[in-house]
Amino acid sequence: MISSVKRRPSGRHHGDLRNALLRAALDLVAEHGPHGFTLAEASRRAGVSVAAPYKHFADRDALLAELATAGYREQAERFAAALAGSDEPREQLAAFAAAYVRFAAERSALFDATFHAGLDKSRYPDLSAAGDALVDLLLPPARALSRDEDEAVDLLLRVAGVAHGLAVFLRQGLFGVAADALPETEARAVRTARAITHPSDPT
Amino acid sequence: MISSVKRRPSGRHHGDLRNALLRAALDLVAEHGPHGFTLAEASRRAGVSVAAPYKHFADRDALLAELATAGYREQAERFAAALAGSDEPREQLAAFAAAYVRFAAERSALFDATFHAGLDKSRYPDLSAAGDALVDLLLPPARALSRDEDEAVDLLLRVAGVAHGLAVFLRQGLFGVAADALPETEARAVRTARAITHPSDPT
DNA sequence: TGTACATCAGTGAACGCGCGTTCACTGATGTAC
DNA sequence: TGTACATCAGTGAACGCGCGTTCACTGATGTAC
Repeated sequence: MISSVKRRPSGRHHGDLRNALLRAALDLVAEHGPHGFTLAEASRRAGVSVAAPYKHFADRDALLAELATAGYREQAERFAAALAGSDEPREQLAAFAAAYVRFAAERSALFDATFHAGLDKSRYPDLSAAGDALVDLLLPPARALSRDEDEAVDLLLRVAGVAHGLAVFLRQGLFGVAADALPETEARAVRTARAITHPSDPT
Repeated sequence: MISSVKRRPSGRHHGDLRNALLRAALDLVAEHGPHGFTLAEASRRAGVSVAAPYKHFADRDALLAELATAGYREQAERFAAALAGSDEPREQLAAFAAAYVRFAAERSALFDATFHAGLDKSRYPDLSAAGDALVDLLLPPARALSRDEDEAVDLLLRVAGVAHGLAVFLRQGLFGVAADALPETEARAVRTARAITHPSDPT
C-alpha cells in the first residue's frame, strides 16, 4: 500500500489522525447507516485509543458535522461541473438532477451523512454555509427560466425534489440493485427535470 | 379524559398495553426521530416495567415494524381516498402526490417510522406486504397513461419521487415552518405531477 | 353458588454491553540558546 | 553542535449511563366441576 501524504509519519504520533478518523467514520456510515457510527469504533479502526479523537474534534457530533460539510462541498463540485456542461438553463437543471442522483449512488455514505445524520445545522455554521452555497450555485439557471425570485425558488425546489426522491428510492433499492439501476435512474431524473422546466408546463 | 375502549380495564392488568406501547413509541419517534425510540422509555411512558413489552412484541424491532406497517396502511387509506376524488388518471396521480406530502406533514412520526427506521423489510412479511399494497393501489392510474408496464412503473416512480422529495424537504424545514408551508408544498407537488404526466412531456 | 385450578399479563431485579466523555499521564518532536 | 525545555498528540484506565433482554415470580382473572 502506498502511504498517503503525511506531514509527520512518526512513531508515536499518528501523522494524520484527523483524516483517518473521518475516513473510518465514513466507512461506518456506509456499513451501518448514519446512526451506526460511533466514536469508539472509529478510534479502533484508526488504531488509536478512544480518547484520541478529542484532540481533534470537540465531540461525536462535531466529527459528524465535518463529514456532512465535506459532503456538501463535494456536491458543490459535482453540481458546478454539471452546470458547466451546457449554457442552456433547462439542460443545466437536468444535468444537476442527474448529478444529484449520481452523487447519492456513488457516494452514498456521504449522502447519508448530509441528509440522514439528524444534526442540528444551526450549531455548525460551516455546515449551513456549505448548504447555502449549494443553493447559490443552483439558483442562477432557475432564475433564467423564471419571472421572479419566488418562481425561481419554486422551480429549483421542484427539480431538487425529484432528484432527492429518486435518489432516496435508488438508495433504498426500490429499483433493484443500486449500481445496475443508476443509469436508468439518472435518465428518469433528467426526463423529469425537463418536464418540470418545459415551456408548456401548465404552471 | 374519556377512557378508550378496553376489554379489561382491570387493576393489575393494563388493559391495552399493546396499543399504549405503540402510541408511546410513536410519540418518541415524533420527539427524537426514528432512532430516538427506546423500548425502555416507551415502557416508562406506558407506566409499565421494562420487561412488559416482551409479552406483546418479540423485540424492539418487531414493535418498530408494526408501527411502520400501520404507517403504510394509513397511507393506503389516504391514497385510496385521493384516487377516488377523480376518474381522470392524471388528476388521480396529482392527488396522490398531494396526499403523500400531506401524510408526511400531518403524520410525520409515522412517515419517519416507515421510511427512516432502517428496518430490514424482508424480516417482516406484513410490512413488505403493506408496502406492496401501496404500489398495487397506485399502478392503475399510471397504467392508464402508459403504453406498457415498464412505462407505467417509470411514471409512478417519477411522480412518487417528487412527492417523496418535496415531503422530505418540507419535513426538514427547507420551506420554513412545516405547517405554514404545507398548502404551498402540496400545490407544488400537484403542479409537478401534472408536468410529469403532461401529454407533451418529451419522454 | 362455591371452590380448585390453569392461565398469563405484568413485576422487579439483574445481566452484560458498548457508548461518550474525562483525566492525569507520557514521551517524541521542534525550538531556543 | 549540544543541551534544556515547552509543546501537545496520543495513552490507558476509569466513570456513569441507558440500553435490550432474561428470569423466576405473582396475583387477578376466567373456567371447570
